Amino acid sequence: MDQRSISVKLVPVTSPDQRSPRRSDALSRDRIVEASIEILDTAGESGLTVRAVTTHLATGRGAIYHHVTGKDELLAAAAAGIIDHVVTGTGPGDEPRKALRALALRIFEAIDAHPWVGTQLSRDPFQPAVLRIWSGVGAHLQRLGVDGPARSDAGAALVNYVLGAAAQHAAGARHATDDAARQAFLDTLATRWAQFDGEASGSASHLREHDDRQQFLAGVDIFLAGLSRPDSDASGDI
Amino acid sequence: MDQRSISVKLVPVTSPDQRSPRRSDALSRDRIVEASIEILDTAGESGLTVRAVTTHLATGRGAIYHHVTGKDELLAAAAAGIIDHVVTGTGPGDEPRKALRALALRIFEAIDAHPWVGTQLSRDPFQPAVLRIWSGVGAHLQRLGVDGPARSDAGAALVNYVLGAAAQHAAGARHATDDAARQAFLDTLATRWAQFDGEASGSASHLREHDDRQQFLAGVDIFLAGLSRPDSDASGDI
DNA sequence: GTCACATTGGACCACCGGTCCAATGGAGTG
DNA sequence: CACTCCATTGGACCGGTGGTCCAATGTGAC
Repeated sequence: MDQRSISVKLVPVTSPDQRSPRRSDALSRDRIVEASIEILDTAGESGLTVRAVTTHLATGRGAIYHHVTGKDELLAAAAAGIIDHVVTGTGPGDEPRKALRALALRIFEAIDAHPWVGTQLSRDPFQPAVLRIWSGVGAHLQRLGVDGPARSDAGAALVNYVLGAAAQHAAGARHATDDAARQAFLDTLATRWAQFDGEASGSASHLREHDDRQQFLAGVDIFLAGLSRPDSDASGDI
Repeated sequence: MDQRSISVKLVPVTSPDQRSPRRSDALSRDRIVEASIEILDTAGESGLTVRAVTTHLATGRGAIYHHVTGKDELLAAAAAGIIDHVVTGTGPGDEPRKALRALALRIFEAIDAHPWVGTQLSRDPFQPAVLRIWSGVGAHLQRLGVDGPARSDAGAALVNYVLGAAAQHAAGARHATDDAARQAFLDTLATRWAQFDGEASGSASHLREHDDRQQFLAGVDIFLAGLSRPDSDASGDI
């Protein structure tokens, strides 16, 4: 509890002369977000620090906080930029189911290319990027003839599946360094699954040699199939 | 680049006498994880710091790191503890679809009670807690007669949906403080959805007054329905 | 020409996770 | 029973983080 060490500043805090010159090209929120995306794509999620942005733009930290409220806004804006680009790409031209499939796939591939987006989308459900996704899904569902509360439920199911799968995939790609853990995981899972049915464990090899992208699409198809079959045998109490 | 300020320590670093006594009750990994769960439940995800654990257990930081590799392990172990308790609760007694529904619901409710679990499960797909979920889902799917690659696909779809929905719900609950943003989100979404169909915007009121738990179950039902309808109209190229 | 004010740079603060090491005291040995 | 040894512990220390604050600045409006 007692004070054991004392630190002392010897030299006065600031020497007013010799200040670096003011920048000529103006700073703007867009430029800052753009720089953040570059940092995220090259250095990953943990690489995005306000200091890194500062360095990347050759400026000081006060300048950043003047244009942006904080790191959270940077992440949200960066994700919104990417998702925006993705969602606006799919017009309402195709058959609704195909359009939904295509939209889901584009989101998956965007997150595959920018894993940090997956993490960010899971962080806050009420951010612009997620709103864009909901809008897109809703539009296609409406063209599919799903209405009323059913549309809310179906939209929630699809959005949650897409975000969940993408987040898992992104996190998996991020941790890909230690595929010892990955192998151990898949092995024990294969063993347990095989132990349920009497077969030899070879039958669970699908677990080891699967393509995330294809498996993702298979999941979308399951949901689409479920949409056309409103009454499940299982619904009821509980 | 020039050195402007110099800090100096005045008092020698350690004064060897007067050390607090050694603790009598032994520290253990389990006790540390237990304390972490308590902190997470009371102070939230951001409240879990190694220093907080240190204070909570009235010890020093070296003692913690002697039993545990770091903060990541604390989070993973804490989540594993909770999920473990949840998954083992559902025995293979019931009809498979009901069992899957019940398992999903128990996971959802656990994450609802401990939002930090939702975030943690999305952080790393190859952690013990997630493995438990995969095992449980796989067992019920097998009893449902889903086999081979179809089981992998179905399992992945369900696990990803459950984790995605739970993570979104947990994040939403965490950000519940500023329901201004929440309201804005739901309002714009309702407007956009209503603008697709020509109706007045009142029809999208389901968005505003929905029950997350019920909507989650509706999603599970859509998935279960999709399982019994293997061939979707949409599958194919793309 | 001058001057107010939006913009900028960076020092500062409180805090974090992780490493390191000396002190400690109970378990094992003689 | 004395003694040693080492697993366990406490906390100082380090490099780094996000956010606040304010003096300096130069540019556009008058």
